[in-house]
Parts: sequence; C-alpha cells; structure tokens
Amino acid sequence: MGVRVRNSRDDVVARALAVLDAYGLGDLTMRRLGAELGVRPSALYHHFPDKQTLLGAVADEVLARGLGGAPATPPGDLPWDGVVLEACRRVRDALLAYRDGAELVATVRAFGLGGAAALEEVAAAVATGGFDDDLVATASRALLHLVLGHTGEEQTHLQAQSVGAIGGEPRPDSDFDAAVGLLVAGLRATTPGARADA
Amino acid sequence: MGVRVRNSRDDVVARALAVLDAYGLGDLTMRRLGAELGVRPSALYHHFPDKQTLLGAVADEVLARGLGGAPATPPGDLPWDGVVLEACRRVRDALLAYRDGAELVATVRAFGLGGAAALEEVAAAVATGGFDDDLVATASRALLHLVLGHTGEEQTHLQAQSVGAIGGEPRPDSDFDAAVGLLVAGLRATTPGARADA
DNA sequence: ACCTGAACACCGTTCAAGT
DNA sequence: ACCTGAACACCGTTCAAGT
Repeated sequence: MGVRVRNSRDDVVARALAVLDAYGLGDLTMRRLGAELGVRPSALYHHFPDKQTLLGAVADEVLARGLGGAPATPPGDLPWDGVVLEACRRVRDALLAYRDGAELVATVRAFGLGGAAALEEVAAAVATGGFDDDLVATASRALLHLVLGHTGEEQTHLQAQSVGAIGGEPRPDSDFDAAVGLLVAGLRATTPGARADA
Repeated sequence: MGVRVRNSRDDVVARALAVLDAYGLGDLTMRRLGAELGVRPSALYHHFPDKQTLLGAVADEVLARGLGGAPATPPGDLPWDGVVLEACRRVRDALLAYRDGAELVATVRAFGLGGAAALEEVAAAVATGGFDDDLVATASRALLHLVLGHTGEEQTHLQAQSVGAIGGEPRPDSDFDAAVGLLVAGLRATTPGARADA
C-alpha cells in the first residue's frame, strides 16, 4: 500500500540485503532485484556501475550492521588474546546474520570492492598485543582467512540442515574457537616478550 | 589435422583444464567447452549430470597432477613441523599451477563435489606429529583455510600483475610460510608433549 | 556410447529516450 | 535524479531423436 516512490541508492542496498537473506546469493540478480523494487534492471545502473560494485556495497552493509555498534576494542581490560578471539567472533556473527554472508564477503574481497571492515576489525584487535606491524599484518590476514573459511563451511552446513537435508555431523561450535585459538597460541609463542596484559 | 573422434570423459576433463588455464574460471562455460571440443553443449551432459560435477572433476585433476607423484609423507625423517610446512607448500604449488586454481578448489569444496585430496594431504602431514584425532582434524581444516585463502589472494594479484595492472605491493612469498608457521607454532605450543622428532 | 537440434528459462549490460 | 524500452550477447539444462 505504500506510495510508489523512486529508489535511492540506500533503498537499493537495503532491498538487496532482503533478497540475499530470503533467496541467497545465487538468486540475487540484477533482474530479480529490479523486479523486487518495481523497476527495470537497467534502472539499477543509475546507482552502480556494475553488479560487483553493488555486491561490494551490500557486503559493507552486512559488516556495518554486524560490527557497527560496538567499538573495535572493548572497554574492559581484556588481555590481548581475549580481544583477538572476541574480534573474530564478532566478524563471524556478522557473517552468520545474513544468508551466504561469508561467501559474499569472501567474494567481494577477492575482487577488491568491499569487505575491508572485516580485516580492520581483526587487525585492530591484534595490534592490541603490541606486535610489530609486519606481524600484525600477517596474523590478521591469516586470522581472517580462518574466519571466512570456517564460517563459510559452517554456514553451508547450517543452511543445508535448515532445508532438512542430509544430516551430516553438525560441527561443534567450539571448533571455531579451537582453530582461532591455535593461531593465537602461535602468536603468543612466536614473540616471547609479548604478554602485555593482566 | 587429427581425425575427429568422439570424446571420452577424460578428454572432456583434459580440455576443460586447458580452457581454465587459457581463459580463466569465469570463461569455463559449458558452451565454450563444447565449442572447444567441436561438440554441442548438450553433449557434455552425457558425461556429467551438471556443471558443478564437471568442475569437481576438474579440481580433482588439478590436485592429482600437482600432488600425484610425490608421497604424502616424504621419505627423509623431517620433523613433523617440517612435514606440515612442506605439505602446505605442495598444495599451494598445485593450486598455482593452473589459472584460478585456488578459487576452483575452494568453490568445489563449498558444494562438496571435489577437492578432498587437498585436505587429505594436509591431514596426513599433521597426523605425523602424533596428535589426537580431534586436534588433527581441527588443525588440518584451519591450515587448509589458510592455504586456500592465502593462495587465492596471491593468485589474484599475480594474475592482475601479469595483465600489466595496477602494480600494488607484490606480496612477499615468505608471508605464506609466516602464516603457516604461526599456526604450526600454535600446534607445537598447545601440546607440550608432542615433539616426536630429531 | 556419443552426438544433434531445438527449445526453455534465464543472465549482465548498454543506450537512447523519457519525466 | 531516476526510469523505460528495446536490444545484444550470452548462460545452464532438458529431451526427443539420431548413429
């Protein structure tokens, strides 16, 4: 019943998010999104030069909604390794909040058109440990690969299950923490001087 | 000038590998592959039920060619951490040997139709350290995510450069070793009793 | 065992033109 | 500032029929 108004760029991104969550990344097409907005697909090219750029904006919105509120480094004086684990969990939760969220962010990162906030979140946490810049960069990239890979698998299985599917092992939630913990332990061991915490 | 013969399943996979390497994953379409074989696209469905299954077979062939010859665990008595690093490097080299190799293997693993050899290679190496089964599983998955993520980025940059592109930082080769080394160090630290080597 | 021919239901993108 | 209409050059997949 709403009056039919013309769509702003933000309207397009918001609607894309809804289509993503309802139908998945594979069905988030320019034609379908146009139809959902009551508009021809060509109208979308007024806001975005191509689909990749649109997807980049959608991925950034997923991350903004999931990470936006809380500060990258929490107020309490957690030890650095606790801060890192929490950052990884926040990124994971942000990805799990939308269907195919992990795959979307991995994709847009691959063509360099979005998803930067995910790496920034992790890097800010790692920097808390007082490591030198090269190590922060290496560890953050490695942790993000872990988060994206692990969450992508987890999301695939969750979505397969919710369709009532095969019923393979449900993959314990704790395996994410274990994987991240392994890398954090390596970080701790690699630089024996770096336990700047409680 | 070869006589035009009918194509076996292996012919199709071999030709798909050639198309992949020459034109990339995005241009590896059923129609293009058919044309390359001198055949209508529908003929391919005699060998494969769908494109995903074909891609799974192509990914398995990439891994078989890259990992096939050498045994999973080398003859010399390397310490377990050396064995793990070598396994990760072998998988990485296998992926780098074909255009978009990392993206291909990541994709087919996501829909569960191939690429199992990559995880097996890493898991066999980790098992060498004498860890219990859960830890082997967790560490192997984490290491493979590192290898796929890192190699995927590296490959994107290498291919962008070879097109004569932007010329961002070339990403030192040693960062792969550093990332894997971080996780291996965590593995070493997590289980204080496990240094079953020289 | 392998292939054709023809169709079905889609894609992303461009561009002149409208309001 | 936003949208239409129409086109271009593609996709994956199915299926009856041929050899």
